[in-house]
Order: sequence, then C-alpha cells, then structure tokens
Amino acid sequence: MSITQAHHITPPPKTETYTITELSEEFGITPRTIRFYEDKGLIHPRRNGMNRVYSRRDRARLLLILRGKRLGFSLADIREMLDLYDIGDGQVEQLRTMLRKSRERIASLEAQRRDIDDAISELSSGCGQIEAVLARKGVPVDEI
Amino acid sequence: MSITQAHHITPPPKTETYTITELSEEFGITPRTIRFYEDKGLIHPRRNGMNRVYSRRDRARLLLILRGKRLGFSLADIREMLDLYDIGDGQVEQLRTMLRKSRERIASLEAQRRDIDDAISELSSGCGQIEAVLARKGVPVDEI
DNA sequence: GTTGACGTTGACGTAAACGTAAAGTATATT
DNA sequence: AATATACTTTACGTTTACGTCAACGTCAAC
Repeated sequence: MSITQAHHITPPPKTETYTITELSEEFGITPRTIRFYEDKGLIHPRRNGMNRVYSRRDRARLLLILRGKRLGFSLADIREMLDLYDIGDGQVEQLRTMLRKSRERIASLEAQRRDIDDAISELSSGCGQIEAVLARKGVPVDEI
Repeated sequence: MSITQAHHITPPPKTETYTITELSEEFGITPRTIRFYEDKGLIHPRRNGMNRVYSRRDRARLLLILRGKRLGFSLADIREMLDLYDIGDGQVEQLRTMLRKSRERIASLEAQRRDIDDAISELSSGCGQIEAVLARKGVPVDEI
C-alpha cells in the first residue's frame, strides 16, 4: 500500500526544518497554539506555498516562549523580549530589559507568595475551628 | 410634598437595612458588583418596589463573599458554601463541605507556592547570569 | 477518483469577574 | 414642569490564551 519507507520523513535534512505538527508534538502543545503565537507576532516561520516551515531558529524561539510562559510572563512581555533578542545589536539594552522584567516578575511573585501564605494561614485556622466543632459533635474529621 | 424631614434618613432604624450604594461604599466595591453577585445567586435582597433592600443578614453574606474571594475561592464555590449555610439544618454536612473545600484550597495554594518558588529560583539565576554579563561589559547593574 | 493525512484561514466560544454604556423608572426638590 | 439623584434592567465589552468547529486546499496512495 505504500513504499513503507519515506513519506513524511524529512528527505535529506539539509537545513533542518520542522512542520507545525512536529513542533506541536515535540512540545506538547497544539498547532492552534503555535499559530496563535504567530498571530501575536511571537514567531515568524517561512512558508512553503501555504504551509508553515519552521527553522531551528524558530524552534529555539518556541522554546523561549514556553520558558517565558513557565515563568509567568505574558505573551506580550515575551514578545517584547524576543523582539529585542532579534535586533541583536543592542545587546546591552536587551539584557537590561530582561533584567528589569525579571526583577519585576520576581517582586510580583514574592508578593503573590505573601498573599498565598496569608491565605493559607487564614484557611488553616478556619479548618482548625471547623475541626474543633466537628470533633465536639463527635464527627470524625479525617474521613472527609 | 414632603415633611422636609426624613428623606433618605432611615426613619426609626427598626430593622436595619441598607441600600446598594451604602453597601458598595462600605465595602469598596461597585453596585454593579453586588448586582452581579445577586445574578450569580450569591445573595437575595428583598425588594421595595424595584429597589433592592439589604438586611443585616444580606450584609453578612456579602462579608462572607468578600472573605471567600480574598481566600481565592471562585464565586461558584462561595455560592455552594452559602447555600449550605442557608439550609442551616445540615450543619454538619455544611461544615464537612467547608472543611473539604478549605483543605483543597490549601493544597492548591501550596502547589502554587511551590511553582512560585521554582519560578523565583529560575528567575534569580537568570538575573545572576545577566548581571554577570553586564558587569563584564562594565555596565552598572543596579541602576536599571 | 476517492480516501486519508496534513495543512490552511476565519470566526465564534470559553472562563471569571466585573466595566460600561444605554435607556428607562421613581422620588424629591426647585 | 424641570431638574437632580438614586436606582433599575439589558446587554455588549474587556482580558488572556487558547479550544472548537467549519470549510476548504493539496498531495500521495490505492
């Protein structure tokens, strides 16, 4: 039914390229997501006719995008940093921006952590009170 | 046309009631927000004609809602807990539910905190690297 | 000639928690 | 009346990061 062999196997990987599904599977995201990033200006793959063709540089950008997301940056932030990365000449300016953004992000995360700690305290205390009431009523507290 | 006297001065505060703007101002939220909560079934003020009339019980519910939000519960969660609170007879069942939800919330918050700590670590390390590069280039790092 | 795999664009849907008009009602004062 | 104030409802807009169709293109295989 087929030559069993080549078909969608990149012929001679001259300049390594990737299709959208290849990347989506490698990174565990959907093609829709990758197109969405393109829509937002985060990535600019070449085209082969209608189809998107991703280079290793594109792949690297995608990695940076996912890393940024993991760190809690917005796509807009990531885009800004990638744009600076592209310019490339203003290395220093780029690093300054990343440093500033990273520090801001750290401060924001630390604030979040304080809020979380406060909430945990309040919730724990609330749990304690509920447990006390239930215990007084003879209700086993751990089987909930 | 009027007794020149009373007007918006609650006559004899027989049963303490509140208007929507009173509550919104007291709690620093907008009337829209309070109506939204009603829309979502979190609160059920009486009506005087078309106008909403809030009792002290309603006010207390609003406080519980805001407290729940502060602790990071969704309005749906809060609604569920308030509904149980209303029934009132199944006190135990209600407490169990609150205890369960609170514990779930604590677990979720602790997970969030771990993620935050990881992100802070990664960001700090990244900042360190950037600072090193900038320092090597003779760029002052703190004035950014 | 049609099936299948893969790709494309476009547009609407989702979630949460409201914001923001737009337009009407009711009451009280001027 | 006219004005001012407070309140009402209805309904669409906002934000972020996609999901979910729908309908169509293209290419190779059978």
